[in-house]
Amino acid sequence: MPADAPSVPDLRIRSVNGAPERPDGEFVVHWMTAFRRLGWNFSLDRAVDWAVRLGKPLVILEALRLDYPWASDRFHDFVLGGMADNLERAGSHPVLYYPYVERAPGAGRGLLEALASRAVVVVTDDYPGFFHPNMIAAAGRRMDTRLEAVDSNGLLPLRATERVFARAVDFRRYLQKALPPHLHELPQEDSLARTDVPAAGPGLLAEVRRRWPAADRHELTDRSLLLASLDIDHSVGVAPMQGGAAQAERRWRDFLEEDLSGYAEGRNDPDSDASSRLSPYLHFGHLSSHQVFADLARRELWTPMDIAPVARGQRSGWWGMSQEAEAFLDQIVTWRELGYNMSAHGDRSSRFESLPDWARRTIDEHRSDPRPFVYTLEEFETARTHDEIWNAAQRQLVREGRIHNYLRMLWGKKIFEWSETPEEALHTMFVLNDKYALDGRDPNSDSGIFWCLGRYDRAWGPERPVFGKIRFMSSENTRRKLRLKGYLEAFGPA
DNA sequence: ATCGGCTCGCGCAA
DNA sequence: TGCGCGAAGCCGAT
Repeated sequence: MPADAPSVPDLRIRSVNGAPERPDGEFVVHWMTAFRRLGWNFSLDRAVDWAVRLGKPLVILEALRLDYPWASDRFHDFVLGGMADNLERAGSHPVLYYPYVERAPGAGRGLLEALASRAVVVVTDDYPGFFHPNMIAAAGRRMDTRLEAVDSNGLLPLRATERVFARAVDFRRYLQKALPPHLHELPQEDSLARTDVPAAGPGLLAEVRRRWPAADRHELTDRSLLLASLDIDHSVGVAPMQGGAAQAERRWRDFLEEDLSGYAEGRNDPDSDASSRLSPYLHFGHLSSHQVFADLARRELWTPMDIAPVARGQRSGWWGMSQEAEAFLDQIVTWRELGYNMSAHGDRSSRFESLPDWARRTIDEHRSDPRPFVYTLEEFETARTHDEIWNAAQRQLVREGRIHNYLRMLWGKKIFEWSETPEEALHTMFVLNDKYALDGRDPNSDSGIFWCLGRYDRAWGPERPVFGKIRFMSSENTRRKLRLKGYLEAFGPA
Protein backbone atom coordinates (compact mmCIF):
# COMPACT_ATOMS: atom_id res chain seq x y z
CA MET A 1 0.00 0.00 0.00
CA PRO A 2 1.22 3.52 -0.78
CA ALA A 3 3.31 5.41 1.72
CA ASP A 4 1.53 8.67 0.89
CA ALA A 5 -1.98 7.49 1.76
CA PRO A 6 -3.47 8.02 5.22
CA SER A 7 -2.30 4.94 6.95
CA VAL A 8 -4.47 2.22 8.31
CA PRO A 9 -2.19 0.33 10.69
CA ASP A 10 -0.96 -2.95 9.21
CA LEU A 11 -2.05 -4.82 12.33
CA ARG A 12 -5.63 -4.01 11.48
CA ILE A 13 -5.51 -5.34 7.91
CA ARG A 14 -5.87 -9.01 7.08
CA SER A 15 -5.90 -10.70 3.71
CA VAL A 16 -8.73 -13.22 3.84
CA ASN A 17 -8.09 -15.27 0.72
CA GLY A 18 -4.49 -14.47 -0.22
CA ALA A 19 -5.55 -13.42 -3.72
CA PRO A 20 -3.75 -10.48 -5.35
CA GLU A 21 -5.54 -7.25 -6.24
CA ARG A 22 -6.54 -6.69 -9.88
CA PRO A 23 -5.21 -3.31 -11.00
CA ASP A 24 -7.29 -3.42 -14.18
CA GLY A 25 -10.53 -3.80 -12.22
CA GLU A 26 -13.19 -1.13 -12.67
CA PHE A 27 -13.69 0.01 -9.07
CA VAL A 28 -12.94 -0.66 -5.41
CA VAL A 29 -15.66 -2.34 -3.35
CA HIS A 30 -16.20 -1.62 0.31
CA TRP A 31 -18.49 -4.33 1.69
CA MET A 32 -19.93 -2.79 4.86
CA THR A 33 -21.11 -5.46 7.27
CA ALA A 34 -20.32 -4.41 10.83
CA PHE A 35 -18.97 -0.85 10.97
CA ARG A 36 -22.03 0.73 9.45
CA ARG A 37 -20.83 4.33 9.34
CA LEU A 38 -19.04 6.72 6.98
CA GLY A 39 -16.52 8.15 9.42
CA TRP A 40 -14.17 7.02 12.19
CA ASN A 41 -13.87 3.80 10.24
CA PHE A 42 -10.52 2.19 9.44
CA SER A 43 -12.21 -0.29 7.14
CA LEU A 44 -13.72 2.39 4.93
CA ASP A 45 -10.47 4.39 5.13
CA ARG A 46 -8.67 1.41 3.71
CA ALA A 47 -11.08 1.15 0.78
CA VAL A 48 -10.65 4.89 0.10
CA ASP A 49 -6.86 4.42 0.17
CA TRP A 50 -7.15 1.81 -2.57
CA ALA A 51 -9.47 3.97 -4.66
CA VAL A 52 -7.12 6.95 -4.47
CA ARG A 53 -4.00 4.92 -5.04
CA LEU A 54 -5.29 3.11 -8.11
CA GLY A 55 -7.46 5.92 -9.39
CA LYS A 56 -10.68 3.92 -9.31
CA PRO A 57 -14.22 4.83 -8.21
CA LEU A 58 -15.49 3.55 -4.87
CA VAL A 59 -18.58 1.40 -4.46
CA ILE A 60 -19.91 0.97 -0.91
CA LEU A 61 -22.18 -2.04 -0.62
CA GLU A 62 -24.22 -2.11 2.60
CA ALA A 63 -26.38 -5.20 2.39
CA LEU A 64 -29.03 -6.64 4.68
CA ARG A 65 -29.95 -10.27 4.23
CA LEU A 66 -33.26 -11.85 5.18
CA ASP A 67 -31.98 -15.02 6.71
CA TYR A 68 -29.46 -14.02 9.33
CA PRO A 69 -30.19 -15.56 12.74
CA TRP A 70 -32.92 -13.73 14.69
CA ALA A 71 -33.86 -11.46 11.77
CA SER A 72 -36.88 -9.47 12.96
CA ASP A 73 -38.60 -6.11 12.58
CA ARG A 74 -36.53 -4.91 15.52
CA PHE A 75 -33.05 -5.51 14.10
CA HIS A 76 -34.01 -4.86 10.50
CA ASP A 77 -35.46 -1.50 11.46
CA PHE A 78 -32.32 -0.54 13.34
CA VAL A 79 -30.05 -1.42 10.43
CA LEU A 80 -32.36 0.16 7.81
CA GLY A 81 -32.38 3.38 9.81
CA GLY A 82 -28.60 3.30 9.59
CA MET A 83 -28.77 2.81 5.82
CA ALA A 84 -31.04 5.85 5.51
CA ASP A 85 -28.42 7.94 7.33
CA ASN A 86 -25.56 6.58 5.24
CA LEU A 87 -27.47 7.18 2.01
CA GLU A 88 -28.13 10.76 3.03
CA ARG A 89 -24.55 11.44 4.01
CA ALA A 90 -22.98 9.66 1.03
CA GLY A 91 -25.16 11.70 -1.33
CA SER A 92 -22.80 14.66 -1.15
CA HIS A 93 -19.77 12.58 -2.14
CA PRO A 94 -18.67 11.17 -5.51
CA VAL A 95 -19.04 7.55 -4.42
CA LEU A 96 -21.66 4.95 -5.22
CA TYR A 97 -23.39 4.05 -1.96
CA TYR A 98 -25.40 0.94 -2.68
CA PRO A 99 -27.88 -0.06 0.04
CA TYR A 100 -29.22 -3.48 -0.79
CA VAL A 101 -32.15 -5.03 1.08
CA GLU A 102 -32.96 -8.63 0.25
CA ARG A 103 -36.68 -9.00 -0.56
CA ALA A 104 -37.03 -12.77 -1.04
CA PRO A 105 -34.95 -15.62 0.41
CA GLY A 106 -31.82 -16.08 -1.70
CA ALA A 107 -32.48 -13.02 -3.87
CA GLY A 108 -29.23 -11.40 -2.80
CA ARG A 109 -27.14 -14.41 -3.70
CA GLY A 110 -24.50 -13.57 -6.26
CA LEU A 111 -24.50 -9.81 -5.74
CA LEU A 112 -21.20 -9.63 -3.88
CA GLU A 113 -19.57 -11.98 -6.39
CA ALA A 114 -20.93 -9.93 -9.28
CA LEU A 115 -19.24 -6.86 -7.84
CA ALA A 116 -16.09 -8.70 -6.85
CA SER A 117 -15.60 -10.14 -10.34
CA ARG A 118 -15.12 -6.62 -11.66
CA ALA A 119 -13.40 -5.09 -8.64
CA VAL A 120 -9.78 -4.20 -8.03
CA VAL A 121 -10.13 -5.30 -4.43
CA VAL A 122 -12.89 -5.88 -1.89
CA VAL A 123 -12.48 -4.46 1.60
CA THR A 124 -14.77 -5.62 4.40
CA ASP A 125 -15.19 -5.37 8.17
CA ASP A 126 -13.32 -7.75 10.48
CA TYR A 127 -15.81 -8.30 13.29
CA PRO A 128 -15.07 -11.20 15.66
CA GLY A 129 -18.60 -12.10 16.76
CA PHE A 130 -21.91 -13.65 15.68
CA PHE A 131 -21.82 -15.20 12.18
CA HIS A 132 -19.28 -12.72 10.82
CA PRO A 133 -16.03 -14.76 10.93
CA ASN A 134 -17.67 -17.59 9.00
CA MET A 135 -19.31 -15.24 6.54
CA ILE A 136 -16.03 -13.45 5.81
CA ALA A 137 -14.15 -16.71 5.26
CA ALA A 138 -16.88 -18.06 2.97
CA ALA A 139 -16.93 -14.86 0.92
CA GLY A 140 -13.17 -15.04 0.52
CA ARG A 141 -13.45 -18.54 -0.94
CA ARG A 142 -16.10 -17.43 -3.42
CA MET A 143 -14.06 -14.67 -5.05
CA ASP A 144 -10.74 -14.60 -6.86
CA THR A 145 -10.33 -10.91 -6.13
CA ARG A 146 -8.29 -9.89 -3.12
CA LEU A 147 -10.55 -9.72 -0.04
CA GLU A 148 -9.25 -7.71 2.89
CA ALA A 149 -10.87 -7.64 6.32
CA VAL A 150 -10.10 -4.57 8.40
CA ASP A 151 -10.39 -4.31 12.17
CA SER A 152 -12.13 -1.09 13.26
CA ASN A 153 -13.56 -2.58 16.44
CA GLY A 154 -11.77 -0.64 19.14
CA LEU A 155 -8.73 1.30 20.32
CA LEU A 156 -6.58 -1.79 20.66
CA PRO A 157 -6.14 -3.72 17.40
CA LEU A 158 -7.48 -7.26 17.91
CA ARG A 159 -4.18 -8.66 16.68
CA ALA A 160 -2.07 -6.62 19.11
CA THR A 161 -1.96 -9.73 21.31
CA GLU A 162 -2.81 -13.42 21.18
CA ARG A 163 -3.32 -13.59 24.95
CA VAL A 164 -6.73 -13.89 26.53
CA PHE A 165 -7.47 -12.50 29.96
CA ALA A 166 -9.29 -14.07 32.89
CA ARG A 167 -10.09 -10.88 34.72
CA ALA A 168 -10.67 -7.24 33.82
CA VAL A 169 -7.79 -6.14 36.03
CA ASP A 170 -5.37 -8.31 34.05
CA PHE A 171 -6.55 -6.88 30.75
CA ARG A 172 -6.50 -3.35 32.20
CA ARG A 173 -2.90 -3.80 33.29
CA TYR A 174 -2.04 -5.07 29.82
CA LEU A 175 -3.80 -2.12 28.19
CA GLN A 176 -1.95 0.35 30.36
CA LYS A 177 1.28 -0.94 28.89
CA ALA A 178 0.22 -1.75 25.33
CA LEU A 179 -2.38 0.86 24.45
CA PRO A 180 -0.50 4.20 24.43
CA PRO A 181 1.19 3.81 21.01
CA HIS A 182 -2.17 2.94 19.45
CA LEU A 183 -3.86 6.05 20.82
CA HIS A 184 -2.18 8.06 18.06
CA GLU A 185 -3.76 5.89 15.39
CA LEU A 186 -7.16 7.40 14.63
CA PRO A 187 -9.36 6.77 11.60
CA GLN A 188 -10.59 9.74 9.55
CA GLU A 189 -13.47 11.67 11.06
CA ASP A 190 -15.03 11.72 7.59
CA SER A 191 -13.73 8.87 5.49
CA LEU A 192 -15.22 10.31 2.29
CA ALA A 193 -13.86 13.82 2.75
CA ARG A 194 -10.95 13.25 0.41
CA THR A 195 -11.76 14.88 -2.89
CA ASP A 196 -9.24 12.88 -4.86
CA VAL A 197 -11.45 9.81 -5.14
CA PRO A 198 -12.48 9.41 -8.78
CA ALA A 199 -16.20 10.00 -9.21
CA ALA A 200 -18.50 7.04 -9.65
CA GLY A 201 -20.47 7.84 -12.81
CA PRO A 202 -24.26 7.53 -12.77
CA GLY A 203 -24.18 4.59 -15.16
CA LEU A 204 -21.75 2.55 -13.11
CA LEU A 205 -23.09 -0.93 -12.45
CA ALA A 206 -26.40 -0.15 -14.16
CA GLU A 207 -27.05 -3.76 -15.13
CA VAL A 208 -26.09 -5.08 -11.70
CA ARG A 209 -28.41 -2.55 -10.13
CA ARG A 210 -31.24 -3.66 -12.39
CA ARG A 211 -30.90 -7.23 -11.20
CA TRP A 212 -30.34 -6.31 -7.52
CA PRO A 213 -32.19 -2.99 -7.11
CA ALA A 214 -30.91 -0.68 -4.38
CA ALA A 215 -33.31 0.39 -1.65
CA ASP A 216 -34.51 3.94 -2.13
CA ARG A 217 -34.47 6.81 0.30
CA HIS A 218 -38.18 6.74 0.92
CA GLU A 219 -38.49 3.12 1.96
CA LEU A 220 -35.42 3.41 4.18
CA THR A 221 -36.84 6.43 5.96
CA ASP A 222 -40.44 5.30 6.21
CA ARG A 223 -39.89 1.66 6.89
CA SER A 224 -43.13 0.04 8.01
CA LEU A 225 -44.31 -1.12 4.58
CA LEU A 226 -40.91 -2.52 3.71
CA LEU A 227 -40.66 -4.37 7.04
CA ALA A 228 -44.12 -5.84 6.67
CA SER A 229 -43.29 -7.17 3.21
CA LEU A 230 -40.26 -9.15 4.39
CA ASP A 231 -40.17 -12.73 5.59
CA ILE A 232 -38.69 -12.02 9.01
CA ASP A 233 -39.96 -12.40 12.59
CA HIS A 234 -42.65 -9.73 12.98
CA SER A 235 -43.35 -10.78 16.56
CA VAL A 236 -40.24 -8.94 17.74
CA GLY A 237 -41.39 -5.39 17.25
CA VAL A 238 -39.48 -2.24 16.39
CA ALA A 239 -37.76 -0.85 19.51
CA PRO A 240 -38.32 2.67 20.84
CA MET A 241 -34.64 3.45 20.28
CA GLN A 242 -33.96 4.47 16.67
CA GLY A 243 -30.97 3.16 14.78
CA GLY A 244 -28.47 4.97 12.61
CA ALA A 245 -25.35 7.08 12.80
CA ALA A 246 -27.33 10.32 13.16
CA GLN A 247 -29.21 9.09 16.24
CA ALA A 248 -26.02 7.59 17.59
CA GLU A 249 -24.32 10.96 17.27
CA ARG A 250 -27.22 12.68 19.02
CA ARG A 251 -27.25 10.21 21.90
CA TRP A 252 -23.49 10.47 22.28
CA ARG A 253 -23.58 14.30 22.36
CA ASP A 254 -26.38 14.25 24.96
CA PHE A 255 -24.51 11.79 27.08
CA LEU A 256 -21.26 13.71 26.86
CA GLU A 257 -22.85 17.07 27.61
CA GLU A 258 -25.49 16.09 30.13
CA ASP A 259 -25.23 12.61 31.62
CA LEU A 260 -21.51 12.06 31.95
CA SER A 261 -21.11 14.44 34.89
CA GLY A 262 -23.00 12.07 37.19
CA TYR A 263 -21.57 8.93 35.70
CA ALA A 264 -18.96 8.00 38.33
CA GLU A 265 -21.45 8.12 41.20
CA GLY A 266 -24.48 7.26 39.13
CA ARG A 267 -23.25 3.80 38.39
CA ASN A 268 -22.83 3.02 42.06
CA ASP A 269 -26.32 4.23 42.76
CA PRO A 270 -28.47 1.34 41.66
CA ASP A 271 -31.49 3.59 41.76
CA SER A 272 -30.62 5.55 38.68
CA ASP A 273 -30.37 3.98 35.28
CA ALA A 274 -27.04 5.66 34.65
CA SER A 275 -26.04 3.62 31.64
CA SER A 276 -24.99 5.47 28.51
CA ARG A 277 -27.40 3.47 26.31
CA LEU A 278 -24.84 3.60 23.53
CA SER A 279 -24.34 -0.14 23.30
CA PRO A 280 -26.82 -0.75 20.44
CA TYR A 281 -25.06 1.90 18.35
CA LEU A 282 -21.67 0.44 19.14
CA HIS A 283 -22.93 -3.04 18.35
CA PHE A 284 -24.29 -2.13 14.91
CA GLY A 285 -21.29 0.06 14.16
CA HIS A 286 -23.31 3.28 13.99
CA LEU A 287 -20.90 4.77 16.52
CA SER A 288 -17.13 4.30 16.83
CA SER A 289 -15.25 4.02 20.10
CA HIS A 290 -12.49 6.01 18.39
CA GLN A 291 -14.86 8.94 18.08
CA VAL A 292 -15.98 8.49 21.66
CA PHE A 293 -12.38 8.53 22.80
CA ALA A 294 -11.39 11.52 20.65
CA ASP A 295 -14.37 13.62 21.75
CA LEU A 296 -13.82 12.73 25.38
CA ALA A 297 -10.13 13.59 25.19
CA ARG A 298 -10.96 16.96 23.63
CA ARG A 299 -13.53 17.74 26.30
CA GLU A 300 -11.05 16.81 29.01
CA LEU A 301 -8.25 18.83 27.39
CA TRP A 302 -6.34 15.59 27.62
CA THR A 303 -3.01 14.67 26.04
CA PRO A 304 -1.03 11.42 26.26
CA MET A 305 1.33 13.30 28.60
CA ASP A 306 -1.36 13.04 31.28
CA ILE A 307 -1.02 9.26 31.48
CA ALA A 308 0.30 8.15 34.88
CA PRO A 309 3.76 6.56 34.99
CA VAL A 310 2.52 3.65 37.11
CA ALA A 311 0.53 0.91 35.40
CA ARG A 312 -0.79 -1.62 37.87
CA GLY A 313 -4.22 -2.11 36.39
CA GLN A 314 -5.77 0.51 38.63
CA ARG A 315 -9.29 1.45 37.67
CA SER A 316 -8.89 5.17 38.12
CA GLY A 317 -5.98 7.56 37.93
CA TRP A 318 -4.16 5.99 35.01
CA TRP A 319 -5.58 8.09 32.17
CA GLY A 320 -5.28 11.35 34.02
CA MET A 321 -8.83 12.43 33.17
CA SER A 322 -11.74 13.33 35.42
CA GLN A 323 -13.28 10.58 37.55
CA GLU A 324 -16.40 10.30 35.43
CA ALA A 325 -14.43 10.21 32.18
CA GLU A 326 -12.23 7.43 33.54
CA ALA A 327 -15.23 5.48 34.81
CA PHE A 328 -16.76 5.70 31.35
CA LEU A 329 -13.51 4.76 29.60
CA ASP A 330 -13.30 1.71 31.82
CA GLN A 331 -16.62 0.59 30.33
CA ILE A 332 -16.08 1.50 26.73
CA VAL A 333 -12.43 0.52 26.48
CA THR A 334 -11.45 -1.97 29.19
CA TRP A 335 -14.66 -3.95 29.47
CA ARG A 336 -15.80 -3.65 25.88
CA GLU A 337 -12.46 -4.65 24.40
CA LEU A 338 -11.97 -7.39 26.98
CA GLY A 339 -14.99 -9.06 25.42
CA TYR A 340 -13.73 -8.49 21.87
CA ASN A 341 -10.38 -9.94 22.82
CA MET A 342 -12.05 -13.07 24.20
CA SER A 343 -14.23 -13.41 21.11
CA ALA A 344 -11.26 -13.06 18.76
CA HIS A 345 -8.78 -15.26 20.60
CA GLY A 346 -10.57 -17.33 23.22
CA ASP A 347 -10.89 -21.00 22.47
CA ARG A 348 -14.50 -22.02 22.95
CA SER A 349 -15.14 -18.50 24.17
CA SER A 350 -18.88 -18.95 24.11
CA ARG A 351 -18.92 -22.32 25.84
CA PHE A 352 -19.39 -23.46 29.40
CA GLU A 353 -15.86 -24.93 29.36
CA SER A 354 -14.40 -21.44 29.00
CA LEU A 355 -15.36 -20.49 32.56
CA PRO A 356 -12.54 -20.22 35.12
CA ASP A 357 -11.68 -23.44 36.95
CA TRP A 358 -13.04 -22.36 40.32
CA ALA A 359 -16.38 -21.54 38.69
CA ARG A 360 -16.71 -24.80 36.76
CA ARG A 361 -15.73 -26.75 39.86
CA THR A 362 -18.27 -25.15 42.13
CA ILE A 363 -21.05 -25.23 39.52
CA ASP A 364 -20.40 -28.94 38.98
CA GLU A 365 -20.48 -29.65 42.71
CA HIS A 366 -23.95 -28.13 42.87
CA ARG A 367 -25.24 -29.56 39.61
CA SER A 368 -27.76 -31.86 41.30
CA ASP A 369 -28.92 -29.43 43.97
CA PRO A 370 -32.71 -29.13 43.93
CA ARG A 371 -33.75 -25.92 42.20
CA PRO A 372 -36.26 -23.78 44.12
CA PHE A 373 -38.12 -23.18 40.83
CA VAL A 374 -37.63 -24.55 37.36
CA TYR A 375 -38.99 -22.83 34.26
CA THR A 376 -38.92 -23.67 30.59
CA LEU A 377 -37.60 -21.31 27.93
CA GLU A 378 -41.18 -20.55 26.98
CA GLU A 379 -42.14 -19.64 30.54
CA PHE A 380 -39.14 -17.37 30.82
CA GLU A 381 -39.80 -15.79 27.45
CA THR A 382 -43.41 -14.95 28.29
CA ALA A 383 -42.44 -13.60 31.73
CA ARG A 384 -44.40 -16.23 33.65
CA THR A 385 -42.25 -16.79 36.74
CA HIS A 386 -43.32 -16.29 40.35
CA ASP A 387 -41.08 -13.21 40.63
CA GLU A 388 -42.57 -9.87 39.59
CA ILE A 389 -39.20 -8.12 39.43
CA TRP A 390 -37.81 -10.76 37.09
CA ASN A 391 -40.97 -10.68 34.98
CA ALA A 392 -40.77 -6.90 34.68
CA ALA A 393 -37.16 -7.08 33.50
CA GLN A 394 -38.10 -9.67 30.90
CA ARG A 395 -41.00 -7.52 29.70
CA GLN A 396 -38.67 -4.55 29.34
CA LEU A 397 -36.36 -6.72 27.25
CA VAL A 398 -39.22 -7.84 25.01
CA ARG A 399 -40.72 -4.38 24.61
CA GLU A 400 -37.66 -2.14 24.50
CA GLY A 401 -34.76 -4.39 23.58
CA ARG A 402 -32.86 -3.52 26.71
CA ILE A 403 -32.85 -4.13 30.49
CA HIS A 404 -31.97 -1.69 33.27
CA ASN A 405 -28.29 -2.31 33.94
CA TYR A 406 -28.61 -3.63 37.49
CA LEU A 407 -31.64 -5.78 36.74
CA ARG A 408 -29.83 -7.28 33.76
CA MET A 409 -27.50 -9.03 36.20
CA LEU A 410 -30.32 -10.24 38.38
CA TRP A 411 -32.14 -11.46 35.25
CA GLY A 412 -29.23 -13.74 34.34
CA LYS A 413 -28.49 -14.92 37.88
CA LYS A 414 -32.08 -16.06 38.29
CA ILE A 415 -32.20 -17.86 34.95
CA PHE A 416 -29.16 -19.76 36.17
CA GLU A 417 -30.86 -20.58 39.48
CA TRP A 418 -34.18 -21.59 37.92
CA SER A 419 -32.96 -23.89 35.17
CA GLU A 420 -32.39 -27.65 35.35
CA THR A 421 -28.75 -27.39 34.27
CA PRO A 422 -26.21 -24.61 33.75
CA GLU A 423 -26.05 -25.49 30.06
CA GLU A 424 -29.80 -25.05 29.73
CA ALA A 425 -29.57 -21.74 31.59
CA LEU A 426 -26.92 -20.53 29.17
CA HIS A 427 -29.07 -21.57 26.25
CA THR A 428 -32.07 -19.69 27.64
CA MET A 429 -30.03 -16.56 28.28
CA PHE A 430 -28.49 -16.57 24.83
CA VAL A 431 -31.79 -17.18 23.06
CA LEU A 432 -33.60 -14.39 24.89
CA ASN A 433 -30.70 -11.96 24.64
CA ASP A 434 -29.98 -12.73 20.98
CA LYS A 435 -33.63 -12.52 20.04
CA TYR A 436 -34.67 -9.36 21.86
CA ALA A 437 -31.69 -7.24 22.95
CA LEU A 438 -30.59 -4.50 20.57
CA ASP A 439 -27.05 -4.97 21.82
CA GLY A 440 -27.21 -8.77 21.72
CA ARG A 441 -25.22 -11.03 19.36
CA ASP A 442 -22.10 -9.14 20.40
CA PRO A 443 -18.89 -10.23 22.13
CA ASN A 444 -20.12 -8.26 25.11
CA SER A 445 -23.22 -10.42 25.33
CA ASP A 446 -20.88 -13.33 25.99
CA SER A 447 -19.20 -11.34 28.74
CA GLY A 448 -22.43 -10.28 30.40
CA ILE A 449 -24.07 -13.68 30.26
CA PHE A 450 -21.01 -15.61 31.34
CA TRP A 451 -20.35 -13.10 34.12
CA CYS A 452 -23.51 -14.43 35.72
CA LEU A 453 -21.74 -17.81 35.89
CA GLY A 454 -18.42 -16.48 37.15
CA ARG A 455 -16.43 -15.31 34.12
CA TYR A 456 -14.20 -12.33 35.04
CA ASP A 457 -15.43 -12.67 38.62
CA ARG A 458 -14.10 -14.24 41.80
CA ALA A 459 -15.49 -16.72 44.28
CA TRP A 460 -17.81 -15.46 46.98
CA GLY A 461 -18.94 -17.01 50.20
CA PRO A 462 -20.89 -18.32 51.81
CA GLU A 463 -21.41 -21.34 49.59
CA ARG A 464 -25.07 -21.62 48.59
CA PRO A 465 -27.34 -24.14 46.92
CA VAL A 466 -27.16 -24.14 43.10
CA PHE A 467 -24.72 -21.18 43.00
CA GLY A 468 -21.98 -22.72 45.08
CA LYS A 469 -19.39 -19.98 45.30
CA ILE A 470 -20.67 -18.03 42.30
CA ARG A 471 -21.70 -14.53 43.30
CA PHE A 472 -25.32 -14.63 44.40
CA MET A 473 -28.01 -12.03 43.81
CA SER A 474 -31.54 -11.93 45.15
CA SER A 475 -34.76 -10.21 44.23
CA GLU A 476 -35.42 -9.56 47.92
CA ASN A 477 -32.26 -7.54 48.27
CA THR A 478 -32.86 -5.83 44.95
CA ARG A 479 -36.21 -4.68 46.25
CA ARG A 480 -34.43 -3.12 49.22
CA LYS A 481 -31.77 -1.43 47.12
CA LEU A 482 -33.76 -0.05 44.21
CA ARG A 483 -36.86 2.11 44.13
CA LEU A 484 -38.81 -0.13 41.83
CA LYS A 485 -42.34 1.19 42.04
CA GLY A 486 -42.33 3.05 38.75
CA TYR A 487 -40.45 0.30 36.99
CA LEU A 488 -42.84 -2.41 38.14
CA GLU A 489 -45.79 -0.32 36.99
CA ALA A 490 -44.23 0.42 33.62
CA PHE A 491 -43.38 -3.20 32.99
CA GLY A 492 -46.25 -4.91 34.76
CA PRO A 493 -48.39 -7.58 33.12
CA ALA A 494 -49.85 -6.42 29.83
C1' DA B 1 -25.82 3.53 57.54
C1' DT B 2 -21.52 1.02 57.75
C1' DC B 3 -18.42 -3.03 58.48
C1' DG B 4 -16.44 -7.48 58.21
C1' DG B 5 -16.49 -12.13 56.70
C1' DC B 6 -17.40 -15.18 53.19
C1' DT B 7 -13.69 -17.02 49.02
C1' DC B 8 -10.05 -17.48 44.89
C1' DG B 9 -6.17 -16.31 41.92
C1' DC B 10 -2.78 -13.33 40.41
C1' DG B 11 0.96 -9.84 40.19
C1' DC B 12 4.20 -7.91 42.71
C1' DA B 13 7.14 -6.67 46.62
C1' DA B 14 10.18 -8.75 49.62
C1' DT C 1 6.32 -16.24 50.70
C1' DG C 2 2.94 -13.08 51.91
C1' DC C 3 -0.04 -9.09 50.71
C1' DG C 4 -3.47 -6.65 48.54
C1' DC C 5 -7.17 -6.52 45.87
C1' DG C 6 -10.59 -7.34 42.42
C1' DA C 7 -17.77 -5.35 37.85
C1' DA C 8 -22.05 -4.50 40.26
C1' DG C 9 -23.36 -9.21 46.68
C1' DC C 10 -25.39 -10.87 50.86
C1' DC C 11 -26.13 -11.08 55.60
C1' DG C 12 -25.82 -10.34 60.23
C1' DA C 13 -23.74 -7.46 63.78
C1' DT C 14 -23.16 -2.89 65.42
